[in-house]
Amino acid sequence: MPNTLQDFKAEFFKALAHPIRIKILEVLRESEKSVSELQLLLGLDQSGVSQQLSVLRAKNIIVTRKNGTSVYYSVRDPLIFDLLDIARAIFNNNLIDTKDLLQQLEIEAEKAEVVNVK
Amino acid sequence: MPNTLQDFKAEFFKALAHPIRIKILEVLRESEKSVSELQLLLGLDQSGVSQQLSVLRAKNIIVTRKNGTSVYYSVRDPLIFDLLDIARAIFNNNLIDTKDLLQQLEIEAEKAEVVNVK
DNA sequence: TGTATATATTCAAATAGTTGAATATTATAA
DNA sequence: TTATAATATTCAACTATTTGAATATATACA
Repeated sequence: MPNTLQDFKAEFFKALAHPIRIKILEVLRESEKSVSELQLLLGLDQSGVSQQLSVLRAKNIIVTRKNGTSVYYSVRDPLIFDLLDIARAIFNNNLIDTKDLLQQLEIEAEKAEVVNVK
Repeated sequence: MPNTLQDFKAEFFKALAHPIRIKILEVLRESEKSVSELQLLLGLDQSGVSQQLSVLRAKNIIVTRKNGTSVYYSVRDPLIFDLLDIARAIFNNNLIDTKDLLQQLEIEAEKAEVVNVK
């Protein structure tokens, strides 16, 4: 008795549940990007970028356009950006748990220190 | 050099990336529910429901209210429902990949057959 | 206090996702 | 046709998540 529709929704969120993939979507918000552009922007190796792209592609979240040997990626449905915006809003409304939040604040504090010392 | 903010966002989507947890959120949309009510509505055992609730709770997606020995759960931020709505809209716009879509249609067709035979 | 009810946690086995390295494919240009 | 550049796929080791079963905790009530 599989709840097929919920399964699909879960698959969709799974595709978003990875920091690199989120970063890719954020970068694609501005405009389409080739794999090598993404490599540069994300500071990752070719294989890593391609692998993450293939996850997003498998869920039809991104689409491709070929030009010569380059492949340009873009987000298929702009509603994805609305989704990310709402996620950010929820996030700002203190979604994360206290433990994580404290950790995060420590990290930010350290960064600030480093900057100030310089 | 951890992309901390993206990590947190990924954690958030991970919390949603499970069919039972999505179902729980959909059920909680109507009103708060106790664990045993959720058990009934989802047709799962107590332990399974509690475990999934603990995942959602760990990310501050749901909150609790105690009354006697019962614990009532509700969604902390109604924006979660907006998020689910947008996810559904993206989904309807043919998010799923063709292979999955075909499978899904087969399943629906089988269901329809069974109903018709009766 | 003891017992029943409701919920939470723990644990180990199974499954799934991630990562880096290596290799394969595809298109273009020489 | 061979070489090169760009991208994709595969594989194995590692890490994380899921699942079911067992056990623990907490509240109420007799």
